[in-house]
Amino acid sequence: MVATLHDVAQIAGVSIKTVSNVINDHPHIRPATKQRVLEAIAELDYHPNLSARSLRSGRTGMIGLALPELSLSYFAELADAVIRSAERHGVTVLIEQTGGDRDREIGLLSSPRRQLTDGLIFSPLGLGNDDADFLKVGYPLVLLGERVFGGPTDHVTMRNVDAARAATEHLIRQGRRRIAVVGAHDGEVIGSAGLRLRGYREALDAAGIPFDPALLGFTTLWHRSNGATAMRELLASGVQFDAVFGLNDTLTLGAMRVLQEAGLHIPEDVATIGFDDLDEAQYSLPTLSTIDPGREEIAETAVRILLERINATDPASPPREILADFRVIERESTATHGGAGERMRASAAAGTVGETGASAPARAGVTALS
Amino acid sequence: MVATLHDVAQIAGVSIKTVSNVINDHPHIRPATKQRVLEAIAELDYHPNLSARSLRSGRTGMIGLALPELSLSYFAELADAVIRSAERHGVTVLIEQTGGDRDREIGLLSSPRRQLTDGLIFSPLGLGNDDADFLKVGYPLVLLGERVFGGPTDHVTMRNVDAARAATEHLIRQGRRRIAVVGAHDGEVIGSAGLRLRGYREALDAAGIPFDPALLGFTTLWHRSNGATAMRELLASGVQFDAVFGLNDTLTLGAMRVLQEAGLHIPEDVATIGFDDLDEAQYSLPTLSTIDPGREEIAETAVRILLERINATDPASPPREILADFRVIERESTATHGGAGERMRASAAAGTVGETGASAPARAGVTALS
DNA sequence: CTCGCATAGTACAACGTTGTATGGCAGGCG
DNA sequence: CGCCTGCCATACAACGTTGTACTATGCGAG
Repeated sequence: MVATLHDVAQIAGVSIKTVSNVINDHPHIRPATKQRVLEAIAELDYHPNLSARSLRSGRTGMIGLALPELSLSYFAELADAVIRSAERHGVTVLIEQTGGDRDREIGLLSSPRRQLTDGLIFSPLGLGNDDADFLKVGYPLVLLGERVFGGPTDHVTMRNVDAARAATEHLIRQGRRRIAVVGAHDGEVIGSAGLRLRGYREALDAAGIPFDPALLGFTTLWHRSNGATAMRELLASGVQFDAVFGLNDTLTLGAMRVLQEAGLHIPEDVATIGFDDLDEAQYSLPTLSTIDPGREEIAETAVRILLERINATDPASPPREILADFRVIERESTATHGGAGERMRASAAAGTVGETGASAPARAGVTALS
Repeated sequence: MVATLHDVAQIAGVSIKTVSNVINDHPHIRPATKQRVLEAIAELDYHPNLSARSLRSGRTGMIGLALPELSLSYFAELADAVIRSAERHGVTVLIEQTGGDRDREIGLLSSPRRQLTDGLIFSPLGLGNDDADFLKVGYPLVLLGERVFGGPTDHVTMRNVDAARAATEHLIRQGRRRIAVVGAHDGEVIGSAGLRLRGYREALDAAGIPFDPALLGFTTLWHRSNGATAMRELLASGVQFDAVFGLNDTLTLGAMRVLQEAGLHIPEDVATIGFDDLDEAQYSLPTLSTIDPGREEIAETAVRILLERINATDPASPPREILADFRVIERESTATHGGAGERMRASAAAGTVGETGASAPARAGVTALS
């Protein structure tokens, strides 16, 4: 049988409330008493009953993490980071998979399971900006991603426009002028695709390179296969290009296979850069240049401000919009000057991992916009 | 304010216990009473308080899933499957990451968090067969993986030996005689590497092919980079081979990059087959033949028998060892007769996914060994 | 000496639920 | 008519914890 406060109190010869006070570090406890209680706790290997505690206190010590699907690498790595960060803060994470389905996302916001968590970190995929009202919920909520802006909750996301511009500028600096895009969504203004495409266009404008719609490869989903398909269509269209900006790593890796299948060399014929800095991008052949969108930092920040909301005593302060820092990570797929092949082979032979070139300096730190 | 049984009882004009009885489908309730109660519940949008319920009942409705790391694709896909399966059974999954660290794995078995769950599905990586005693815990536990056999708990795993033999036989049927292995662990007897290597040797023996230790590529970790390194070493050693059996998909994909980098064609020069059937294996170039180890079935079975234990009224029945079904999935990386390239391109061009050839029939269904 | 105050500890109730025991009220049987 | 049985519903206690209110003691100041 597992020990309770009552058992501890009996052994220590005090009331159960005193034991509770010791556990919760209340003031006004004689050191000798405290000592006896702690010994009794150790003797019985007592651990507080979490159900009773949360019934009494209204707190569960868990936070929810709602995301589309763990089998998408980006979200698996995000979940990993959130769990580790939550652990550092002493809370537990309950993961919910939505499948990116709008109805499930909405349902989950008022699911009875919300009782099990003190707050929610929510990365929607099906929700749109018009659905912002659904986010008015009675518990702390931190939004991730690019589906909803200006909602009623704290929002942690990445500098999509700036980062995409930096990625494009990086290609331009390597002398590339005809930069194809893989993963565009037609007509989208917000959402990852819309924002990243905007950054791409800003970079072109700044460099005086005309925007050519023929260079856009469209695809709704962002799986590896979609990147491959979009690239095949680009190749079939006959449009000329010397670089590819894939709107995420998975797409880009799919596109790279098709390029290589077609006999093109990366980076000599076509340089490629992705977005997300998946673990996988360090191991592809060639290794993939990409944007580190600050996933670790997003996870850490989301957990931190969620816990701030949970622990806040004063009533609601206005929602915050927080943008993570990003970095351009230069690897073999955009290596510049001759010898790229050499370098590739050398680094590969050593079994090393990682960043061939220097990273561009970060463009901005974490900043609260409001 | 959120409604309680008390509020519902007041509106329906009954006692709170009657409301509780309605919710829990107790017998002996007049239809008219039930009707009134249900209406009151609907009116107040009442949901039972889960903390109170679990305090009272000792059940949480959650199960734990302990695994090394979500950012390893195999475990991300496993977690996905477990969560979906648990959902079908009406329970929630709490994921714990161990990092594959033995001490953390041991600690987790007696962590206070175990209170939050009614049982645990545990996939250890650091634990060894000598640690079986740690698995004697006071709650339902289902073990996954190949680290511990003959322990005191139910165990769900895959037919590593049979599946590895089938994979090797598949290569032999294609006329391959010099089959390299990537991912071997020196001297390991149990564990995924040890078992799969045994299957490999059984297949060789059965076909009368001598075992050549020079064909073994060793690597402790099973990341993509390790597969690449092991393959580089094999190539450097000058040993001749016409096929590669990678002990998991990630390793195999790493090895394939190195083969292609060396100018070898897959499957013409070297056929490759992996193990795990990761989503990624459907999208590689060429698509990767592999073993479907029955991950979905393992997840489903683990959840099911864990819930059986949780709901069991009778005292402990003896531990069960359950082996999932497997399938050989034949894709481009082991396509036989000329035209493989054609087929590859065709399937690729159509943007299709999946299994180029027919799957071998399953070797065995889910079976309880004891 | 009494008052006020800080310290140290306790008793009780409450969080919301469910198991157990119990109470009426029919109807059927001796 | 009294008793038992089955049906329906209720009251009460309990799960283990913590907040509130309270008592008791010691100590310095008025």
